[in-house]
Amino acid sequence: MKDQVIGIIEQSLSALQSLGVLPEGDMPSPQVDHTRDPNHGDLATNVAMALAKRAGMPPRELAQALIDQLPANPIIIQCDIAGPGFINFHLSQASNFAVVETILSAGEHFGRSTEGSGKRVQVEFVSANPTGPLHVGHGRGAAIGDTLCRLLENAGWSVHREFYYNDAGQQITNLALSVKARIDNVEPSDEAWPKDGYQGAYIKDVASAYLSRQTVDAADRSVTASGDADDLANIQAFSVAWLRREQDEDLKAFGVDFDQYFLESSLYTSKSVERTVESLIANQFTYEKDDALWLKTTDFGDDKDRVMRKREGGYTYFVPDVAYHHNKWDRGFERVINEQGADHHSTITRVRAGLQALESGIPQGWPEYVLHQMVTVMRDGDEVKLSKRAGSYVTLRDLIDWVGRDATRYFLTARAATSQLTFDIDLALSKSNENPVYYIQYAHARICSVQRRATDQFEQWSSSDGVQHLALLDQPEEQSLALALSKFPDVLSGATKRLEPHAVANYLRDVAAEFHSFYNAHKIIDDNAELTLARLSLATATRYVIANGLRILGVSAPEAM
RNA sequence: GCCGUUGUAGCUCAGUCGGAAGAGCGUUUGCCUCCUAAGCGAAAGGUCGCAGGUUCGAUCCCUGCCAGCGGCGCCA
Repeated sequence: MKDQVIGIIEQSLSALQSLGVLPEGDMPSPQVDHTRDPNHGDLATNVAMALAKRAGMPPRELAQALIDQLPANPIIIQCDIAGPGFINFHLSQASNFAVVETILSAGEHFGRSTEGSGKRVQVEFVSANPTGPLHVGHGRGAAIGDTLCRLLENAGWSVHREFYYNDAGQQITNLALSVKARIDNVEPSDEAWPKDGYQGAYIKDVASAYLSRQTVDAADRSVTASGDADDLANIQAFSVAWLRREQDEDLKAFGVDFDQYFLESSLYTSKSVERTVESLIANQFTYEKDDALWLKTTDFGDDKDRVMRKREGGYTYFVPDVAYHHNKWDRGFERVINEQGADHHSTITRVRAGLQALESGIPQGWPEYVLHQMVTVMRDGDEVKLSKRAGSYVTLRDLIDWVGRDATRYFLTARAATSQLTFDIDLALSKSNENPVYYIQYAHARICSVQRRATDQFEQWSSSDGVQHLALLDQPEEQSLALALSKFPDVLSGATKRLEPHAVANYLRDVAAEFHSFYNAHKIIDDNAELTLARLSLATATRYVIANGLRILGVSAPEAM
């Protein structure tokens, strides 16, 4: 509808050009917005103010000239000039409800686009090392990352979900040593407890599973424990598999699935790290200093150069990161997006610098990043900091156990990634309109309930039966709801374009509010059969929008509550 | 000190291309004989952190400052 109005305005603008009121040349596409205040009509444009200077006349005068040249059309029934020069459009009744028919014919496809046209995008997220259960920060990453993937899929992209982790290195050694300590009945308070050991309760579980020679099957590996308390290599391999499996179970419970698990160690066995370092040296972006090898990241905007190879010989962490991202580039993805905690912010400059220094034709701002801020968990007005299982942090599993998958996913997605998030357990558990998850799901369930009742009453009806009677809808609550529904495609494309999944969560709350207001003000099932069918069409269209939106958030749409 | 991010109603937070200040909760308060009250309505509540700049117009863009958070290692 907006596009049609834009087209009409453009016709008027070119008419003004031929009349010499406006100079010849390209005009910017007019900006048309939905109004917030119903007194301002349905749509409004600022075009008269924007072009006032070029026309050399006051905005309100230009607005009148523009209105005078509007071509005849069935959509706009009234135009007003308001304020400094806004033009407010009042649209015909029929145009407001045209969206209902569009939704009903598209059904669960309403909101989809082909923008991505099957191009491949790789999204890396979570990427937790297998040294403990996933914490709430990983949960936020999982919720945002997966919802981004669903948004991109919805927009026609072919999405590859990837999880990167390190199964070697110091952290993993510490993990193995911690498990071995538990195998040997050493306590964290003992002197023999490994320095930087992991103290969470889960380490004991790993140890006892190891001793009972279990086999663990994770998504990307399977390891059988020998039970040999002195076989540190086996302890390590088993521990990694055990924790990967636990993470898999948490992610599965969260509705998150990966196409690929990428091992940092594979970059060494494939010689990718070696080749990366050789290229950087060959391209003369490195130098030796203090017995270490440095990368001139300052050539690419970093505030100081970074060590690549340490004095004792090993590489610093960002070297395999650069190799990994070069590998992504080689795999030919159209886009690569990394979702990670903002505490890893400083790696962005380094990774991008390393990629530039490889001189492989990688664009400067590549890859894209979505960073999320920290999560604080509150319960009974106090911050929750500990969990029994992990010790020093609250786990994703804790949240799912406390408030369920739907609420966890919704709350972790509903805030802008750039904002710090307070996860209020009491709010997520409350079953009232202060809890947006229930509020939205309840709207969906209510519609389903009305549909069941309608079936009882009409025996046979189809949501499309009401389409021919949409003209009977003339109540403000009905218009307001239809307007909200019509925004869905724009909300999705905006959220996809800006990589901001929270927009979907907020939008659904608005739609649910519009529906509840409508529901409360008017009986859907009325004595008037035609009006009933029209309202059922509107309600069914609402159901599609809510269900399609919740699907993108990974939240269920219950038919009854 | 440097980098990033945040600062909007009492609280938690939206606010897209610069265009007419928003939601929920909380407070005061009205609505179930009626399709699910897990719901709806009304009232009150604002110096959009501060100061400049650009602009016809700034919560939005730019500069500086203040405050919170995160990062600043030859840890990952």
